[in-house]
Amino acid sequence: MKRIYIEEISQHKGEEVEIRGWVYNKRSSGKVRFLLVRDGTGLVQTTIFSQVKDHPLFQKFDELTQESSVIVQGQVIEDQRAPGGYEIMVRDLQIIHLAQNYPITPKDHSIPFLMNHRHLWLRSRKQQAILQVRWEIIRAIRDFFDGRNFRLIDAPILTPSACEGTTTLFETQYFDQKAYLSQSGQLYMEAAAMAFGKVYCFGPTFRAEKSKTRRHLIEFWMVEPEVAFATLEDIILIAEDLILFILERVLSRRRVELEILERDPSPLEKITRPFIRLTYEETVRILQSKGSKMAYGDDFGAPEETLLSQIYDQPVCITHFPAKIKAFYMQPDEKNPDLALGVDVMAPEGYGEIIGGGQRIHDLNLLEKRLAEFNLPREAYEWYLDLRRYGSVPHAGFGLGLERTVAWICKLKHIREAIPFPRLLYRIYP
RNA sequence: UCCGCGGUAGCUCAAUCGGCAGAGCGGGUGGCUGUUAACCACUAGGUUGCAGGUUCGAGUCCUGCCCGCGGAGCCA
Repeated sequence: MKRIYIEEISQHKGEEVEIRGWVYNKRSSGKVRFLLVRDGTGLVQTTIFSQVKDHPLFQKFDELTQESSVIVQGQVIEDQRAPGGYEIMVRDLQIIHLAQNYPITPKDHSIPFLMNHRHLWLRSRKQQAILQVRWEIIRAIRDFFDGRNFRLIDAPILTPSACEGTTTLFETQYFDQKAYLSQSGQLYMEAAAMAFGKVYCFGPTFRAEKSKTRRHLIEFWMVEPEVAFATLEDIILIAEDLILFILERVLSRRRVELEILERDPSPLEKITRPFIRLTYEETVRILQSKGSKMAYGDDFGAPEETLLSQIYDQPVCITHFPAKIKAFYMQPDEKNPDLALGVDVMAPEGYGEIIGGGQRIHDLNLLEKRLAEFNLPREAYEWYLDLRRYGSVPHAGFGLGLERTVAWICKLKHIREAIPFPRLLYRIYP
């Protein structure tokens, strides 16, 4: 008896096989019983058919409840009436464990209820489809950078100081001193880029912001490439290539999942190079002409991001921000030092910023000046300043938020479904 | 932190002007020879978020608190 996974069933037509999984649903009609079994790779209908009313298999079937674990043996049959086109005629059915009152029934549930049962919600079809797309995106990101000979350099999670000095950090005890959970690996990637030329890190980051919106997580994953001898323009081209690479992968390998999610792939298929390029000033003017009340010098809010994606069906790269609203390490524009050589990439369909990055300051004096202007403790940045003392070069990089990318590609209403166990304001369970 | 909305059976919800707390799903029992979130019949299931107040009478009105959802701000 060969044990198979449901995703391989079409290769075993006519064979006797064994599947191990969980009861998704069951139906009965007199002398026929239908047991729908999922095993994490798919869903299959298994069928018990008998003239004998008290057939032992019927008795076992009748005991079964939703999400009970079972081992089913039987012959694979092609049948148009079965969901998926194949079913298994049950020869033997072994109950491993009877589940009692599984809470997530095949009917409607509220978000709070599902979030409280996230550990079980992961068994649902749509959640599985989302997490399969997430996995595909992660693989695409790794393949993209590995294929271009970027070196993977892991950034630390525990950091000694408030790196960017902007966002609120999670503080923790580090023996007899304070430490903080990383909000970005960037500064460490700059050190790594000076060691290895082109590098990336990919890991979790933490922001203690009291943000309560559909696009914020407290703990989220970010991929952060950093390239030595690179300019803003170089890094924009890499960002473009990366997004197109991810889209191509998901569209070619995860069609089924997008279908389960009822995600129309055509807006993703339309995305081509080059992306829309706008300066911050141009963007503000366009938004104002469309009715936005934002002023020059404001950051883009949620309404602005929505408005932008109503105008363009391509990702939009916004550059040349006022230096005041950007981080201290941003390289100023030669032509206008009040502008920073940063870039935000906005995803279409209202998903907003998925990438933030830019060219970093490589001049020691200028960086020292900026640290002072931003009131940052210089001692904490001595190592960072060292990078400008020993063979400093122009360099650039960006961070791509994984969950925002997943949410966009899956067209999720809320980012919380883009990560297996989301950490949100007011929610850390389960 | 601010604004708005909500909390009633395991789940999703209903309950008219303040007047007997109800339905569907899920559970249980029985029926049905191909079901597709199957269907049909019967059945069990309640501290109406917590505390106080008004009232002959409160799920419903008032006050405070707790929890959550949507959005804003902050942020990426």
